[in-house]
Amino acid sequence: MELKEALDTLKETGVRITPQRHAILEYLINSMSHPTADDIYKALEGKFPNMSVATVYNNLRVFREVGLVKELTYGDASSRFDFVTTHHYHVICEICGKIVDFHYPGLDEVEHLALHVTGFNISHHRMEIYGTCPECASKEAH
Amino acid sequence: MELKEALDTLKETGVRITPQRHAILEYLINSMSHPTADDIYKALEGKFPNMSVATVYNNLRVFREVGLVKELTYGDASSRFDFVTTHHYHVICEICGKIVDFHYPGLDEVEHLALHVTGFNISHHRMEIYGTCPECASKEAH
DNA sequence: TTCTTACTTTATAATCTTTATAAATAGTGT
DNA sequence: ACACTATTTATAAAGATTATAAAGTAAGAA
Repeated sequence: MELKEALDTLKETGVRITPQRHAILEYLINSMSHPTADDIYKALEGKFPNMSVATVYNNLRVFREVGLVKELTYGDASSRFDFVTTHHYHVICEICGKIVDFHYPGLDEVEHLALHVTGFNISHHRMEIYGTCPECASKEAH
Repeated sequence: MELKEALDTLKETGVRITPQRHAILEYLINSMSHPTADDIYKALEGKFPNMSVATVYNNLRVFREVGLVKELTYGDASSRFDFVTTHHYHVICEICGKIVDFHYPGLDEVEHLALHVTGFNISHHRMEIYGTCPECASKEAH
């Protein structure tokens, strides 16, 4: 279960597990949308009538620093937050061909815009990032 | 010259050309950075001592609506604005193979993060978006 | 050129998101 | 259960963007 793993990650990193953190994580994991800080705040109002907005922001920052959560900035006013799952891209070395996994969230926006602009029924996208890996870069430095 | 074309675009769209708009466009075209609204405001302070910040925001919105300018939202507080040039991606129909140009700005962030995470010296990236074009979609609907 | 009208600018205030602060509270290891 | 320290809360502050209304001005018509 994702929540348990997330809590383990917190424990390993020495981050205290408070009821608020538990609830925010749980909400993020179960929510298929990409909630804003305020969405989360409102959603947990019932369970935590006294919780401060600052708590939501603070903890989202903590989760982001630990790598559990991604912050997405679309064009609109407020950031959206996403529990990190396993979707990833590839970074490819142009010299030796090494491929490194690259986790990155939410190019959903690209697909949405593509639909909007082209009228295509978008099914997916692919992206590769090209460059030189550290090893090849240091060899080339000679 | 890009500025002249941009002004033509404004004229065609029925947007009045004011000295402020002229200056903001000129600044955006010449600036290789991705300035914030405040950057622009400060940069034009000398020429327009009485210009309001609202004017900058208003006109950036106008330019965006007309398609001359892209608004980029990185993680930080304020949006950055970019004069639209010709870089673009492709949207590909999986049935008939049609390729449609798809203009989209600033996946610079992806490259920055890839550098940060993998240590690769990033040179570029490619992205394609796949789906069904409207024509093929309507044929399939039978 | 001058006039006219509607769009723009300006100045200001308001709104909204996010962060900072300090006192009260509560996890966690001992 | 205790003590130490991180966390929460409440509040204020900061910063970006938008709304408003009055004054000004671009652009076409006369």
